[in-house]
Amino acid sequence: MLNIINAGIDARAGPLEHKLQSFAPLQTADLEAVRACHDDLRTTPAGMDVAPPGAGPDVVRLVVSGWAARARVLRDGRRQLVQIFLPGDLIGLRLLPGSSVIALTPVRTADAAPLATALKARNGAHARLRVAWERLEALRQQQLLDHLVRLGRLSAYERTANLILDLMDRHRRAGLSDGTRMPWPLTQEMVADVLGLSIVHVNRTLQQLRREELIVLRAGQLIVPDRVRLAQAACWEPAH
Amino acid sequence: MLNIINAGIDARAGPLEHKLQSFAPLQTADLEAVRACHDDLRTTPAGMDVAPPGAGPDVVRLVVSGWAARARVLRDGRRQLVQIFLPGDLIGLRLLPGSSVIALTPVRTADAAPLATALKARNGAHARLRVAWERLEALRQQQLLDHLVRLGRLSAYERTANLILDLMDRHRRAGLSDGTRMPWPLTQEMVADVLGLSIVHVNRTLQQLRREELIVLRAGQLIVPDRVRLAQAACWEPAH
DNA sequence: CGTATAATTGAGGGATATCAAAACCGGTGG
DNA sequence: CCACCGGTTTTGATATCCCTCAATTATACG
Repeated sequence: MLNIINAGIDARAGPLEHKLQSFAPLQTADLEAVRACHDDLRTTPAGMDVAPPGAGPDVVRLVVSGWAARARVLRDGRRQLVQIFLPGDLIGLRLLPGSSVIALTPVRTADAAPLATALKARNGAHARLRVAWERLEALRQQQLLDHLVRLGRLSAYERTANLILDLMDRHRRAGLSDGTRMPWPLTQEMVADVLGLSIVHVNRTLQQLRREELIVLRAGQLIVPDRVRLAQAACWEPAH
Repeated sequence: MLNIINAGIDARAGPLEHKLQSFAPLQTADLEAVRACHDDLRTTPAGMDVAPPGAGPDVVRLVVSGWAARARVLRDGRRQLVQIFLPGDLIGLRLLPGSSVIALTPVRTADAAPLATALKARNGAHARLRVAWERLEALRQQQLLDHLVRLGRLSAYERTANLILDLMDRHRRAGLSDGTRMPWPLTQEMVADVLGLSIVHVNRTLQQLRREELIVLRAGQLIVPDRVRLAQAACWEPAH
């Protein structure tokens, strides 16, 4: 409530705002609804669970900064990260059973309720917002299917390159990258758990990508010097 | 329009109806909306694309009988079936780019528009229907994540057993099985494309499951003699 | 400086893919 | 009834990818 004004403090557009705008131009009322999502701001330290202590089933949280992931852990300890959340992504905490959302880095999240209520508005308000939202949801579904193909049909080498391009594109759409560089806070263990590989093999695969200069990894930043070549290695399908 | 009455001809409850009822008891108005989905009934022969010729982006079709799957095909011919549709499932044909929905067997589908409009009703009508629908959607999401874990972290043996249990449970929830037997129309090539394995390896894995009498495969029917043992082999997490 | 975490390297084995051929099976036509 | 046919299943042999185990080095952090 208090911070429609405060929200303006941040010079650059928020990543969620940027993503939505890339699908459909928003109106001022829409923008206000998005920017109002700064309530109940909380920081989750790396490795911890993002769900608030007494989280209801229908909570939706907006990632303001940092990375998180939805994790499924098997009884014998095997772990699969099924989805990565970047700044500007929304985390629906409803479908809990069996999976949890953990912070990969320190993560700041906010209550996304204002956005949710705007989307549920009965009157015709927020039409543009709703369109952009729909497209964004469709894209999210696509990304899940992309991940399925990655795990099912790509080699370790292709998988790794593919994931990098995926994350890069998402950063760009959120206005957080120009498409050639982005932050890279993931340990090789995290990458392994995303890609369904062993740590050791991830290490060797990343080395190969660096040796071939498809990626440069330095100081927590990842650089893609030649997107075309990386896309080839990644078995990347442009389209969506 | 014409067939609220005709719908009653079918003695048993439709599979979609059965699934919804398993989540929340429906009211007569809800049931009518579900049963009204018998318009534009069309049959797709095995191997063909399920999307109607000039399909708009927002078409939703209900599977009345037969199996279908959403497929992604890479340029080099590798194929991944990312989602299997059984009778009672709804196929959203909107997020087309890159993926198509193909019939694994001859498939009869109907236009699900009546259901869609009922769910969009402004007034308070169809409250129960909406609840059941939400739960069903949550389950569908879960199944996608299950599939991700299957591909990412399970061995070929576990994957296969796991898929069988998944399909069995879905049949049961749709009122199409008692949980011990179900139709099995899949060729080993299809199984391979679902599980991200080679045909040859699927063959050997199925042989092993049969040798150990975890499954019996005969005359297009699959029987699970001992669910508990199969669940163990499948690394199955009960919960959801 | 010392400790913990992460990255790297090497050796060896197991799981799964690939290639090629043979057996099986339901349908079709002579 | 038989021969044939395409598609499916099965089998064997071999190659490769990726995993596991174990140890070493680098990096971050107090």
